[in-house]
Amino acid sequence: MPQTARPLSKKEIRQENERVILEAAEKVFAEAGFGGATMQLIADLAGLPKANLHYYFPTKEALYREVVQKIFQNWLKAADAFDEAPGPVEGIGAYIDAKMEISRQHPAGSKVWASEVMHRAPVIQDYLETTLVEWTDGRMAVIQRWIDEGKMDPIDPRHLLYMLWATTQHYADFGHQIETLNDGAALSDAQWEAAKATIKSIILAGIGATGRH
Amino acid sequence: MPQTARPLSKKEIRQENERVILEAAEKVFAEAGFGGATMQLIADLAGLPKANLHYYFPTKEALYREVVQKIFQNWLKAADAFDEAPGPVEGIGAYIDAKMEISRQHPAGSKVWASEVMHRAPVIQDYLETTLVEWTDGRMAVIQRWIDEGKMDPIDPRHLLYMLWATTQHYADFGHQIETLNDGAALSDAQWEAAKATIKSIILAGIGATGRH
DNA sequence: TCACATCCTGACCGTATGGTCAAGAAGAGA
DNA sequence: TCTCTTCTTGACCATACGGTCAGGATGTGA
Repeated sequence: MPQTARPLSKKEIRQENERVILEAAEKVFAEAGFGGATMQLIADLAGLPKANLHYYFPTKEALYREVVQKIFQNWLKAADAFDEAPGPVEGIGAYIDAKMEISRQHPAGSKVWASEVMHRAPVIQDYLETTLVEWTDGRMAVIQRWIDEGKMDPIDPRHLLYMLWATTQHYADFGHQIETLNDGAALSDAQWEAAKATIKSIILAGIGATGRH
Repeated sequence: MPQTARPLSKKEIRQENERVILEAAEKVFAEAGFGGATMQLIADLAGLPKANLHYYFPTKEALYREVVQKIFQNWLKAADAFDEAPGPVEGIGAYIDAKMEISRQHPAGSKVWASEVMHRAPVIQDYLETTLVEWTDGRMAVIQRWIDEGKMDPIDPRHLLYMLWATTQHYADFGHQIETLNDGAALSDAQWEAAKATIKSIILAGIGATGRH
């Protein structure tokens, strides 16, 4: 048997435990909601005694806050796709791909985010009012530029963005419903590709940004 | 002062109280989630003592179940729009209007539904597997017929439906985010109209069902 | 009017939960 | 080796929650 593991340094222990706890917490918060989640459940999933959780995160709220903030960072990162794109076909296409990939690989995070917003964002309202507003204004300006340059139809950029968010996140947040309608099975690689392709096709054609017709 | 209220009959009392409780419960479940909602909160909002709630609904689960089932009925009803429509412009257009109207007037219901599905539908899984599957198959057939008749492009009907659900329900479920991005104000009549118009415009053009270009 | 069924509700109970603590184990640094 | 800091954890506590119940109030039907 290997047993090659040298004893972890204090710093490593802290890093590793915080990582494990945050990972477990994200799952439990996603599955049970903030109110339904219990520290005991998170502790069990993380493989640590409950008291140890309170050593690293003083309260349930503090742990939750940490989880939500991390998800928000991730959410914003998907926007890089938008920025250096020459036009909507590349920019919006890449954005859809990126957000669908997040929905597929981090559905728990998406659910926690959705839950937080649905409950009037008690924890990250300040982020919404600052970072998210700036981010949104920036992307709306990009879309408006594309419109002015004649690269797409004059669509209200705000509602276009909402549509992109809604559609892509739906595959994570309502993943259970989608699986049920797929005979109880998770979407296959091909089905994910079909979803991405259909979404891109409808939206890009819908804003007059491609020569599909 | 009026004081015209004759004493309510037993039957009326029951009807009225059940209505008031269900209404309060929907709000509280939407705002706090199942786990975060308390019978005391619901009782306070309904203006009744907590013990009275347990007289009409034996357990918290039973009350929640009732709330969710009612919402599901409402959700399905919006589909009438689809059925007698001659083509996608009328059918999908009317469906978008109907679902946006629900999002505007019953956002709490939409949130409860979203929450239920996000948590793997512990209460209405059987409905998903029967009624929802049938409903979805039926609408997919309608869309396929429109495609076969050349009234729209050959789009995967399944993902088109998901897109419709996602986009319209987003305005309820993420209403708080949308308000925050609207300087903290609820959408005006004009803004709701703009939202509906933009969504219909993108989707109908996106499936090749209108001569907008 | 009277007997009955339904409705109402304050007080109460068992449990589960978030959080605390004290005492010990274990790495760090000299 | 010795001391200090960090980490670990079983036992414990106060509170809040879902749910119960007994006894009274109120409409109902004969």
